[in-house]
Amino acid sequence: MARGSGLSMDSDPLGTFFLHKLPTVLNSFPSHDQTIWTLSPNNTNMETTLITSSPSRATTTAAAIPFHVNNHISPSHDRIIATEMDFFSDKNNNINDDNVASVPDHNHMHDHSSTPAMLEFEVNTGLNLLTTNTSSAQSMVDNDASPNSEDNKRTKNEKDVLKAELERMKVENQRLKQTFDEVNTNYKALQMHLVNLMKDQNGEDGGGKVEERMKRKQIENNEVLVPRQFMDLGLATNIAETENEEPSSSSKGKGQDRSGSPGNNNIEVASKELVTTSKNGNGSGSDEGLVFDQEKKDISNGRGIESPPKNVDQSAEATMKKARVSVRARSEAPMITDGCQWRKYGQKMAKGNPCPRAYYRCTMASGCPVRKQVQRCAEDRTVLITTYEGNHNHPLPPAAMAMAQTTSSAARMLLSGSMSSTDGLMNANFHNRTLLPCSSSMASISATAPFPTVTLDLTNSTSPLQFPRPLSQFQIPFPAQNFVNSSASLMPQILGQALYNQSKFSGLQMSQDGLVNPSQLRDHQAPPPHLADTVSAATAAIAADPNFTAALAAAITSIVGGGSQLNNNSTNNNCSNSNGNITTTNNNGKQ
DNA sequence: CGGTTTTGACCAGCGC
DNA sequence: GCGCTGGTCAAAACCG
Repeated sequence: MARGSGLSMDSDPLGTFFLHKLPTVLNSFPSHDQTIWTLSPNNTNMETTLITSSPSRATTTAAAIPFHVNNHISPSHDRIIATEMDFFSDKNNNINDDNVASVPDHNHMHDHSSTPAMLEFEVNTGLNLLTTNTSSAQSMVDNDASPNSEDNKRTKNEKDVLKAELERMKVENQRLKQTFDEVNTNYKALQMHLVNLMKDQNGEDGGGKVEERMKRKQIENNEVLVPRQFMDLGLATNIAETENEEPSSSSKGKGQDRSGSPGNNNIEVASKELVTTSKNGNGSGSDEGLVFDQEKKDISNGRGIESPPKNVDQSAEATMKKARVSVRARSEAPMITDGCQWRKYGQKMAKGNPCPRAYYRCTMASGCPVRKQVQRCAEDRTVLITTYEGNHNHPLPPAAMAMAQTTSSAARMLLSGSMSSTDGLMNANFHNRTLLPCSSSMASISATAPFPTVTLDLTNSTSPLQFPRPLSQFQIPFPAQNFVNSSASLMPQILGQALYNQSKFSGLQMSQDGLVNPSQLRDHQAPPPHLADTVSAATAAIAADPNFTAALAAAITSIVGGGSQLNNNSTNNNCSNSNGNITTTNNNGKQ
């Protein structure tokens, strides 16, 4: 990927990052072999200074980019997709001083400025670059221009040159974007191929797995062009909608919503796991037509609209599990702030834990099925374990969106693992705890009965002990330490993305019979092959360092989304749009 | 006064 | 069938 982009990135032991723009991309500056952008800390404003320099021109400039990079990137990440980002525009902005004036081939550059209508100086870099030097240079130009018309003319020429350059960079951007798309598609295909190979290797031919084959075929036909994780980012709710539109939903649909809210799709619905094979049919014996557990209760309590009786086929679904997403975070507060409003409806002493477990229900909308349990960890009371269940059936504020996306992504990850096991089943014997690659300490799948659960462990994955860095600089508050703050919203965002990316690998871990091959488990403790050279490298970085995540995610999405919106002035905590863009803020604040 | 929390009671699932 | 446990209900208490 980096090779294709013409850019690479590495760092020195001091933590300074170098973005190398390779000569292939530099054809617009034939006289320059290589331009190096140096990212170095700027102590004053918690931002990173971007300095461009090239051997043959003395141009250096600074741009404030919220781009934290530390020097603890693993060796496999030393060449990262340093996307075209918007350094080009920055570079353009910085072609000033005396350099441009000394560029001899003005006329040559002029040729490319023949389409002024297409040229715009106001390029949304998305990086909010501070072109301080530019402005100062501009003032210099202004000063010089007044007395001397020749200078004025030269300035105009410079402008033209810059315009031409900018246009060229745009084209280059497009090309890189295309390259990225291609690589991404190939990556997906390869990944799917790997999955299939491993399945075959395990003797799980699964002749009847039409869905799997169709997926495979889709990939082979390049029908899956858009990375799913990017598509998913816009979804805060309704996991079931896309993944588990069950054919029988129509029969159930009339009473689809016991709470009376349309469009209510719950994770538990999405994640239903049949256990009829282990139980040999509906042990609960209900030809009478079964309803979900919750529905039973609700109906019996007169809280809901009674569902029509389920048919016999659905009786097989009588016993099911609910997907849950558990978040472990250090917090002194009794509850993490996730942007939602909750009402406590119960408290219990749970076995094996001296700390009581509290039960909360979402009250942002009447009938919202989302519930959560909050309990302190018995071993470490500073760790707060929050377990989410269900999916919101109402609009969410941005802060809540972040967590919702996290849980959705995590649940989806879980489901993607269980998807392939809908016939073989991830049955009740599935007691394996599956560690995800790239973030072995961050997320795990635990499908112990009765509920399959994804656990996001924020307590140590990015511990400063693991990733020591100068604390004085660029520290985006990290929820593992400050989860009670609104800044915690950053992490769900990232987790959601990272987790979903990882879900591809979780598919490997859950074989179609629902059992985990120990060798697979072993294998997945280590990064998968080719990881460093693919988009997964970015994923790994995402999982490894949230600060770097913000910048890198912006870089990636600047390609995919066609223009990142990384905006360090934004007051929103973190939102991702449907393009998968991640906006980050220098969260100081509250919500 | 309306919304939230507390807390004892109730219910269902599960293992023995 | 019984006991254990997790999850929920709902009346009372509390709070702003």
